[in-house]
Formats: sequence, structure tokens, C-alpha cells
Amino acid sequence: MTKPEDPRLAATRDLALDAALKILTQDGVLAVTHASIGAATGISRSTLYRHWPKLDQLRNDAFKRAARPPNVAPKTDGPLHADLKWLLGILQSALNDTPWGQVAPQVVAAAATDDGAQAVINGFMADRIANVEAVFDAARQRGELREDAPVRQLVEMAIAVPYFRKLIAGLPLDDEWLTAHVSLICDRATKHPESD
Amino acid sequence: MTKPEDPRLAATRDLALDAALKILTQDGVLAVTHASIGAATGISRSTLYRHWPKLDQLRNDAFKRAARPPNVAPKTDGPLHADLKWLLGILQSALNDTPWGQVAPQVVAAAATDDGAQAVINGFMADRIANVEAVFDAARQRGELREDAPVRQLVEMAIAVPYFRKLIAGLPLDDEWLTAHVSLICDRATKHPESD
DNA sequence: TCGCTATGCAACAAATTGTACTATAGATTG
DNA sequence: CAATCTATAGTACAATTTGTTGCATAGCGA
Repeated sequence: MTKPEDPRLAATRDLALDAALKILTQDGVLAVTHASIGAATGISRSTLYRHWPKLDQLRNDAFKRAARPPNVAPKTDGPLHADLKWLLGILQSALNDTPWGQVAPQVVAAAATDDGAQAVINGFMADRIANVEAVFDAARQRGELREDAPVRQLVEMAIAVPYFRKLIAGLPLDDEWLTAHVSLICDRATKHPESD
Repeated sequence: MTKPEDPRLAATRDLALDAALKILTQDGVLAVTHASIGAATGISRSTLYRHWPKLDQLRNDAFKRAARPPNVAPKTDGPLHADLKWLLGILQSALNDTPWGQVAPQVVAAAATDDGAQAVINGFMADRIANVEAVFDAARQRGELREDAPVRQLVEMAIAVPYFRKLIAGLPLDDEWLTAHVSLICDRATKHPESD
């Protein structure tokens, strides 16, 4: 019943949002406008207004594009510290090497006054937390975890610190830091601290 | 040699920035403009332009006003978990009950493209970290800390998690959470886990 | 009192944001 | 292929935002 969509629509949408993402990372939210995207892509301003009548909609779609998660299934074959390092390594890469690291703070700020942006960040964070939880669950089933391990808190810490360093404190995320971070968390969670 | 400043300058500055802060918390950065402040205060637009010729300068000053830290000397008379709970309680209040909780995400976002905003947040965070470090230093001098306590990491965690919860994840900061958070950090830092 | 300067006001310029209309080019259907 | 529908380019235009300038007034310091 639903007609197939005119391919031109998807084409301009993709072209426009790719440009929007680039502008977003380079010059910030304020720089993504119908005019700037038109200049970058050759798409006419009037066409862009037909796709996104309001500027907020355009920016929210740019946010969504930046927030597209790597969508990996977490490695859960143990041991915990290896799984965790693997998963947080992906997070680290996302923050360091993809537009998300540049864009996330702007989404966070937009979320204060814009429900669309709030939804973007909630969805993204839910994915991240679920992945880390899956890693801990697998560790528990393997019997690696201490009975009293405060898993919820540890999951939160695992994610909070890299985000804090990158977005708020402006500190680097590198392998040395990651190793220490994972070690600190596993130390509290597992029965026998890995003696390396 | 430096003439005393005309009192009218300070008067309009304060009046304008107070209004700016209110607008900032209520409607976001984008709403703080010379026009909106003029409407809120009765100050004429041209006067506001003389004080802040560019919009960025005006917004950065509003950020600075929001970021004015409580400027408390941390309690350091021990034990660690009490000092830490006291200090993080102040942080929690600042995030929950002062404009800083609303404004911080916007400063973080602005920092991506604006050095002034970056300076605001760096200064604020340096203060916070120094205070928590002072608390740990005192604990060390009292002999409460384990030899191998990773203090730098724990200081970072102590601050990172509340910021993450409030700014990024939209989770609440309440007393129950704070107690658990402090407990988890002290557990790793102190020689003998408090047995309560 | 006298000069200096901050303010208020109004007019204006330029850029931004959004709308409307027309003509053309590409897609879908028969 | 032909007819029709629809997305796009281009232009003109309106409304708002952002910033400037000149002038008169009122408050401050000497």
C-alpha cells in the first residue's frame, strides 16, 4: 500500500545530512543552517526547507546522524577485564575518532531545551549501558563476580569517567588510561583481582 | 593611577548579567541576547551593545556568572568518607539547586568552539578537583589510605559520576545515591572498609 | 559649575530565517 | 513511448535578528 519513496528524496536527505554532520563537527551547531548546507552541497535552499521546514528539525537529524552507534554486539567470552577493555575501547574510539566526540556536548546542551535532542542522547546512552551490563552479566554467569559487586554503580562508572574526561574535563582518552580504568573497575567487581 | 570606575558601569553590568543568568537557565543560551536582556531590565539595547559589542562576550559573561563556585574550603578533619560525602554533597547541591546545573551543559557545548567557554569550565573543574584532592591528601596524612590507592583515578571518579548522571544521563542525584557513591570510592581507597 | 562619559532613543544596515511562485528535470504508471 | 506526478532550482520577498551610528540627556567627578 505504501508507495516506494522517490529515490531523489533519500538522495538529497543523505547528501544534506552528510554535509550537516561535517559542518556540525567543524563549526558547531550554530553553523548548521539551510544556507550553509546548500552552499556545501549545491542543494537549493528551498529544497532544504521542504525537507526540514524548521531549523531545529534539521539540527536534530544531524544529531541523530552523529549519534548512530557502532552497533556492535559486545564481546562476552571473558574474562571480565578483557571484555570490558574491548567494549570501552570501542567507546573510546567513538569519542576520539568519530564525530560523536565533537557532537555529543552539543546534543547534551540542546537536550536541556529540546526534547528531540534529549531523545537522541537517551537512546544512545541506553545502548551503551545495556552493552556494559551484558558484559557484567556474562561475567556473573561465569562466576567471576563477587557476590557483593555493585554492578549498577560500576557500569555507570565505566561509562561516566570516559565521558567526563572527554566532554567535560577535556582530558585525553588513551590506552594507558583505559587499562588503569578497567583495572580499577574489575578490581572491585571480581573475586580475585587479576595479579598482573 | 587607575581611576575609580564609574558606578553606573558596575550597576548596569550586574543588572544585565543577573537577567542574563535568569534567561540562560530558563530558556537556554540562544535566548540570551541584547534584546532579551534589554526587555527584562529596561536597559537600552545600545547600552548593552556598548558593554558587550559581540554576543559571544555577553554569553561568556553569563556563563561565568553561573559558574561562580561556592568557594568553600573543604572539610578535612576526617574520616575520609565523611569529608568526601560533605564535599560531594556541596557539588550535588550545586548541580541540583543552583543555575550551574542548568547552565553547565551549555558551557560544555560552547567550549567546543569557544575558548572563553573552555576557560570557564577548566577553571571550574580545576577548583573541584583540587578540593577533592585536598580531602584525599588529608586522609593520607592521617594514615587512612591504602598504600596502593589510585588517588588520581578516584578523585576523577568522585566528580565524574555525578556530572555524568546530571548532565549527560539525566539521572537524579539524591542522598541515597551519594551515600553509595562515597562508599564505593572509600572502599577502594581506605585501609579498612568502614563496617557500618 | 564645568567637562566627561554612560545612558536612552531612533534610524538604519546587513545577515538570518522562512515563505511563495514558477519553470524544469526526473520518476512512475499505463 | 507518452502522460502525469513530484522533487528540485531559482528567484523574489517578508519578518526577525544582529549590529552600528548619531544625537540628546542625565549622572559622575573635579
